[in-house]
Amino acid sequence: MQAVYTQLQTISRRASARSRRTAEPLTLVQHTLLNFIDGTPECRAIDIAGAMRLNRSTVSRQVGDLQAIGLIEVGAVTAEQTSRGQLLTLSKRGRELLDRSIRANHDELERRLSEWSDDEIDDLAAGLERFNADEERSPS
Amino acid sequence: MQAVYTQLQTISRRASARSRRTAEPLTLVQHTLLNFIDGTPECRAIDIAGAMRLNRSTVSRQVGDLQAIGLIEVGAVTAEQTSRGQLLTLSKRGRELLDRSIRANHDELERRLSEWSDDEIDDLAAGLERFNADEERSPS
DNA sequence: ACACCTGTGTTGCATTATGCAACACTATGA
DNA sequence: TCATAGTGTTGCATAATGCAACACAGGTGT
Repeated sequence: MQAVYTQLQTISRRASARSRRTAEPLTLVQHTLLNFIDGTPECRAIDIAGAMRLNRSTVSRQVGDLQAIGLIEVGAVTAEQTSRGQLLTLSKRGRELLDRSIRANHDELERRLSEWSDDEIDDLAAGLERFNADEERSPS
Repeated sequence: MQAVYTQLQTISRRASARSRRTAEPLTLVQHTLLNFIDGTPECRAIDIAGAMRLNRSTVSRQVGDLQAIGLIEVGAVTAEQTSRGQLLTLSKRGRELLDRSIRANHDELERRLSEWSDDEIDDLAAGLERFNADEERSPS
């Protein structure tokens, strides 16, 4: 059981080390944000903060940067219900870079998992999903 | 397969978020360092840097801090072959805190995995180990 | 013996991601 | 209309990190 902890720790450590050295097309943070915005309809900054357990201010700055380099649009959309907060959407360029970044990660993963069978991959994914779901129940 | 990536990303993100808010008995970084030193005979700073993919300077500072608060000893041991670098060892207090920290994580994990069978846990651990082992082959 | 190279650690400086607290703005409800 | 709650922004501080320059110790080659 301790093994689970150790291995996850190693994964996290290496992931951040890698993301520090390289910047694919996108920073890890940028990738994560764009991905979240893309997958969340009516996404506002505060939603990101909640989901990623970050401070509002942090998200505000990251979002500001993404907007500054033209990867997202703030307050765009039809915004029927302008109330409460500004809606975030990917710009064309944002989508483009996100896609490229996803593809890069995909390729990288594919190399790492090249010797795995589909079932083995599914099993790992299922285990990880369950692990994360468990956390959502107990706040930790 | 993309699921594996997403789930791992979530795990990493949450782990760092958690470690930011809490400081068990030890910081995540401190815990990781002490744990590595503990598990590595004749451990030198440069070994840590290599294993964790960190810069020498970063390790130097972290080690300096740990020494300053009395959790490790630098250059101690019998050091038959004093050459090349200073050997790091846990101090009594270091071991104590590391043990406590390990126990805290252990408890936390136990809560999260309380509904898992031993086999399921073993499977997950095995999958993660394999995943990490794969990375060691392809540098990434 | 002396000059030189290599491996290790340290330090100055910069950067990134982050949190907290104070503030600004905007609806919404009483 | 005014108070309140929800969002976002900004000033300030901190932790972890990298890079480059430097310091130092041990071997090597001549």
